[in-house]
Amino acid sequence: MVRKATKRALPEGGLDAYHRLREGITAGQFQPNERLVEANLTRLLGTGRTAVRAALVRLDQEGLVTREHNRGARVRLVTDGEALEIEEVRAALEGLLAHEAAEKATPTHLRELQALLAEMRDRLARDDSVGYSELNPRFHQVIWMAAGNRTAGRLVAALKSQGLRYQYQTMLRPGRAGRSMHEHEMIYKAITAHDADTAEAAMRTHLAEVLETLRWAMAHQDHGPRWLPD
Amino acid sequence: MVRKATKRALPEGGLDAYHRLREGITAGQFQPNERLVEANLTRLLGTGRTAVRAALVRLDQEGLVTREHNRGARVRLVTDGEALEIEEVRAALEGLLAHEAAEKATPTHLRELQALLAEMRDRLARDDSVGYSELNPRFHQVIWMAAGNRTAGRLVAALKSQGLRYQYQTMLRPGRAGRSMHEHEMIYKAITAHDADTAEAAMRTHLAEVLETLRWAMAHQDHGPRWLPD
DNA sequence: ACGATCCGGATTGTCGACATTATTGCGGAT
DNA sequence: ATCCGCAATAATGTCGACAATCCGGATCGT
Repeated sequence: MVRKATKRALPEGGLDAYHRLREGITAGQFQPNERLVEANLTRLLGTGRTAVRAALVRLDQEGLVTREHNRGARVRLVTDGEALEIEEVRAALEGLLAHEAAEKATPTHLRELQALLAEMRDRLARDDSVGYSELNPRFHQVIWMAAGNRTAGRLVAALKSQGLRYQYQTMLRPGRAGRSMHEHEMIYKAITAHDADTAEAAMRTHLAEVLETLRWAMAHQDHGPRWLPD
Repeated sequence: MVRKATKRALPEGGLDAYHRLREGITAGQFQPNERLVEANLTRLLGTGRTAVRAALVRLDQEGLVTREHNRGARVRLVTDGEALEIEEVRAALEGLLAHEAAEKATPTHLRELQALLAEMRDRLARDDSVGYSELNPRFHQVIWMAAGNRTAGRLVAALKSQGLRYQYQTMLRPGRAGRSMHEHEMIYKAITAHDADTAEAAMRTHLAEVLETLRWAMAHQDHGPRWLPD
């Protein structure tokens, strides 16, 4: 049977309710702390309430949504402090991944990294900072692949989607992009040389820089009244 | 309405289906790869199928069970390789936690750690290795509390429950318990001195030792035909 | 004897209906 | 004017029934 067409725009392609809703949240189509009413999602996603329910349970376990008994689900609001926590954990995990990537990277992976770096350099030269920001996660993702540690990869992916709301800010700091570029090149260099310890250290300093930038961004951002949208 | 009494033993106290089933799995009441038939669990847990379903979804997301479409859920079997992966990730995270614990530990936390260490030393002196093994996770847990990083704590807890099946073996290695005791004391010492880097290093070497012991246990264990229980 | 096909039981996935619980708005008493 | 109780509403939690699917063994034809 053909499902009723969705009325609003949420990713439609063969995916199930969980993935579509997840996309919608990480893409920022819902405000933090916004109520996720099952009936509305049913209409939005064009699927039954059962699927919506299952999706909410998964997203809750994943940390993207909070659910209170008899009070429904909301988009989880990650506080500033929590975002820092997340970034610290990410640093530890990505350090491990860089270490293992340096040990196990295949020539194919190295070529991919090199290609990405070249493109990043290109976009940086054109002052295309949003283009640069889009390439950034792909660079890291190739490292996860090269490390071949699915456990760590899953966790990092989950963390990244949680802290996503904060990450777009980090490139706005003057001069940050250039230093970020250099840090990525150091990481690449160590991985190519199969120097695991150096790679881990480079990744850690890179993410320590990101963390520092995050702190800066938080200090400089609008701390006006965070009303709680309904 | 009074629920039908459970026929078998699964933890009953005020907890919901999810926690009870989780306990049952981590306690080893189900074989790895054993099928988890919803109807059976309904009887076992004395709750409706809806709750069982939600519990399975959560446990799937958590990595304790796997679900295949139209084929139900099974207790997830973690392979040897995966167990090593898990342990590596745990080492990275617990290293971070030890670091932060050294920075933020309150006198109360330090007293708790000291008390636990004393008890561990005691049980070790009586060759009570199972008693020692029970105290071990509590020591680590206090460190998580002291670190105050809920994100990392959650992840480590999830990982621990996944790799649980392998951990009981690690104390069987001759002389392992004694060295483990010493490593714990080094960790405690660094945390008490609020020396974050040393604490992290001590925790890492501790878990590297555990990892090595795990490899040893895997090499020496029965590698007979792992039939797949139904 | 052997392979493909076809049921039948068992199990999961989905839907709709109903009970339960929070929340909101209103009215009246102080 | 403010506060309390109370009903109306909206949303969630739960259950039972039915449809869809998978797996096993039996059946049929060659």
